[in-house]
Amino acid sequence: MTTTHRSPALVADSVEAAVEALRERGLRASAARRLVLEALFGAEGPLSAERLAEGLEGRLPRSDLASVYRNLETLEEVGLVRHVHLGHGPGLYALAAPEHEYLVCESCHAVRSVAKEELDEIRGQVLERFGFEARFTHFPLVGLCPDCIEESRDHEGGPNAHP
Amino acid sequence: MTTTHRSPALVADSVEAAVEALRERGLRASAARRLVLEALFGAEGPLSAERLAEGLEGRLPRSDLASVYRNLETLEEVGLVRHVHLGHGPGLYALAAPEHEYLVCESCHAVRSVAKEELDEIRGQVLERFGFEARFTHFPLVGLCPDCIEESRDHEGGPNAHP
DNA sequence: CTGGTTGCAAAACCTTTGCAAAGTC
DNA sequence: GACTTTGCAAAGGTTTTGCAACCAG
Repeated sequence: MTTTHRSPALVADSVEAAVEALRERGLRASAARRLVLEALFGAEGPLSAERLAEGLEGRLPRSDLASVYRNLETLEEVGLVRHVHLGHGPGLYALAAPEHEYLVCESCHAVRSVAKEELDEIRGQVLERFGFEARFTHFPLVGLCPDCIEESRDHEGGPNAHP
Repeated sequence: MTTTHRSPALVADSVEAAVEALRERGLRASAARRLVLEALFGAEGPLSAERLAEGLEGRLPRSDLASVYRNLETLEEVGLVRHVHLGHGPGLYALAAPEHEYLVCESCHAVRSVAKEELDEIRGQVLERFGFEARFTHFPLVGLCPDCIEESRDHEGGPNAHP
């Protein structure tokens, strides 16, 4: 698949609600699928397929990696799940709602997750200037975080900076 | 490699100037290396390692893919080359100077390349609000392009939109 | 029972690495 | 001649696919 079908984020506030959404589309609630949903509902941040397959280090039963990928794909088509690329590593998956957007530091790889609204003002600027509606859900906004900006400022000045 | 060394963009206005920069660092100007540089100097947009290895569909002699990757890495360390990830495909490589930043449409995958300065105002907003110094050189600004915004507007309204 | 789903194996895709042979300075 | 770089082969990490067995509705 080149582009996963873009479905509007589907709000489900529990595994059972999500399962219901699946059933409405003729999809089934297998054990493996429930496990993925349970993990995502309990997660703090986005998770890799591998961690999901390993049952979050044993806290949940493990399942087959290929099935996890297939389930994530299905859940994404339905609109329950999103994946994000926070760098060069594997893609990371999370519930589609609530919608998070991400800022990632190119230098130290710190990830800051923010609510969609926090970026609305910037989205407005981008729309005005380029006609583009920016989304930082699938690919994050990448740059230098405050700490790394400071660090690079210190280095570039050399030992005699701030005279 | 997790992170390629961040070197300041090195300005070279010709293959020979680039070769000179290489020699200054004790690096050699092999045929394969020159080919990569020639291709990049002649290119309109960023190119994949694979296209480079194939000599741009035969317009240049072809070389080994592994060597192309090694050369791109070297050139990137020196600061002559940058790579950008414009989606799910392979990374794409271009000369580091002039500095381009990219806007990519998540829906139709259209790529708009803009000069760094065009994004300075937005960079300023992001810095003010989040303390982040945004860079759209390595990962682009992703969103919906004007055409796709319009298209999604048409669809969401249904057949009786615009009454 | 019917068709969606799983598990396993294998492949695909992009990128990196080991190593002897070849090339550059 | 010393040291870098190449070409080939093989492996590594992530994701996809084929297919028979399995399970949910």
